[in-house]
Amino acid sequence: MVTKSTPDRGDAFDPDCPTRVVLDRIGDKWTVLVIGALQDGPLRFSVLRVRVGGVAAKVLTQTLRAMERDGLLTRTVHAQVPPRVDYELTDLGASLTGPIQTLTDWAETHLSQILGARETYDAALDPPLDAR
Amino acid sequence: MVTKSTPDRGDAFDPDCPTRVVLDRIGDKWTVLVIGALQDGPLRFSVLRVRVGGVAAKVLTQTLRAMERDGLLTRTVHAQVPPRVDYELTDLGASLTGPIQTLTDWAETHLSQILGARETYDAALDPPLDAR
DNA sequence: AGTGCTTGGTTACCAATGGTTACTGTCGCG
DNA sequence: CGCGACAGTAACCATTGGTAACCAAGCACT
Repeated sequence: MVTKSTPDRGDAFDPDCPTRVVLDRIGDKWTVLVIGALQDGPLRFSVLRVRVGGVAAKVLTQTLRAMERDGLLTRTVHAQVPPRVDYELTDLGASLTGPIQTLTDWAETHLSQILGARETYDAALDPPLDAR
Repeated sequence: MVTKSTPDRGDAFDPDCPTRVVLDRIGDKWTVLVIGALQDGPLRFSVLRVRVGGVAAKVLTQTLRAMERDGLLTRTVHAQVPPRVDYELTDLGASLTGPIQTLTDWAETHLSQILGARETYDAALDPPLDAR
């Protein structure tokens, strides 16, 4: 018997735990960036694309749809001649900006340590042999 | 002149900003789970694999190597007969547990909202047509 | 009137990544 | 002598991320 042992705590290690669902979404690079981009107010698709930088339209669309599905943002289509679609964070989406900010703060603080560790690690490999 | 405008703030939206490097690592689903698994102390490879749940050995290896490179954990090989490798968080890695905990807390708190939104969204589509 | 531009996509298509399965090497044990 | 444990690695697929081309609607311009 495997006795799946209901994951009471946020045992995200169990693939069956729904917390994992959320982590999968957060774990998406673009989702995090989109939330960051939208935290100052709604943006339209094309602006968002530039703002996030380096995201392909297709992937941005996918990301936005997934986020809309999860209730993180709303998608408003204006029936205009050049189509205009606004994306805006919902309260739920906005509530994520805090945790994400914590993360980016950490990133900024420890960036140099990481880059340093990376250099050390790479230097420890046989330099002639192109590591990677 | 493009004048890349030095990303002074942690403008992770600029792909050139090194903060993005860190976000890419955090954005890795397995990295987050590994840190969670290791926060109570060092674990050996096989235990880690079970603990994380659903990770393939190859991917776990990749993840651990990348984390080692970034100075998030140490890899200790014991020259024993059945090989034994222990992975332990460094101080740097341990300092990430806080931000990550923030995230998982959010996940637990808002999980029901997300699942609810998801149901609503799915129900809005033509039920006969199997969306997705 | 016709052409082209803008916006927000979608549809191939291709490369990279994630994931699964099988296999290796060493050494003690039965 | 062969089996099993451990920590991977190799080879091989599947899924996904990313690119480039195209579409539809309507207006401005020629």
